[in-house]
Amino acid sequence: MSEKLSKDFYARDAEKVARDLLGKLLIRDKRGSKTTGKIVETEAYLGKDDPASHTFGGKKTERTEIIYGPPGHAYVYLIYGMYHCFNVVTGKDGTPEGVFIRALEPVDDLDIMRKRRGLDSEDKGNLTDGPGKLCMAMDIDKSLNGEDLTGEKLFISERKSAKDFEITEAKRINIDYAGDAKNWKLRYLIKDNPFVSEKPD
DNA sequence: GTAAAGATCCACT
DNA sequence: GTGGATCTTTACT
Repeated sequence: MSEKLSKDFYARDAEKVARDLLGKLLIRDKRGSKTTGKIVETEAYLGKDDPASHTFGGKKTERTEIIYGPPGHAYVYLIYGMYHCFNVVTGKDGTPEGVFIRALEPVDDLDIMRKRRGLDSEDKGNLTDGPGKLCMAMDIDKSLNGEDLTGEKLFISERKSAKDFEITEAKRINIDYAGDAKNWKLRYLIKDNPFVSEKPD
C-alpha cells in the first residue's frame, strides 16, 4: 500500500517539492480505468522572480490564477494548441510557484495508456516520457485544472520502499525566451532512469 | 478585433 | 537538426 501526500508536502518551496516528488507515484483514478506512473523528471518554476514562469513579475491572468491559490492543486494548461501540461501548485497560499511534471515511468495500466496514446507497440519507453505525452496517457486535460490533489481523481502517493536512486540536476527545457534563467538548474531527474524526456549533458 | 507566440511532439530532408 | 501541426492565451499595431 501507499500513502497519499498531504497538503503540507506541497506547502513548501517549489525547488524542494520538485526534488521530493521524484520517485513518487502519480495516480489518475477514473471510474473503471486507473493509471499509475512513477515521477522521474520535474522542473521547478519559482514564480515572480523567475523569467521562465507564467507568473514572472507577479503577472496574474485568468489562466494563471490557480497558481496563486493554495498548494496541492493541479495547474493544467494547453500548449501549442494540442498538448496539455500538468503542474503542481506549491508554496504558501498566495505565492505563484509550482512544479512542472515532465516525465513518468509507466507502472500501470499499460494497455490503457497505449490506447490513449494511440500506440500498439509493446514498447513502454515512449508512453509517458514527456509532458504532453504523460497528460495523454493519464487522461489529464483542462477539466482537471484546479483539481485538489488530496482528492480522489488525481493524486500523488509515497512509495513505502526506501529511496533507491540518485538525483541529477539539469537546465530546464524549451524556455529560450527566459534569458539567463534558461541556465538555472531547476530540472531534476532520477539519475540514469530511461524514461526521462531528455538526457542531461 | 487582431496578431504573435508558446514549459510539445512527430516526421523527415 | 529542422519544420509543420494547431489553437488558446495574451497583449496590443
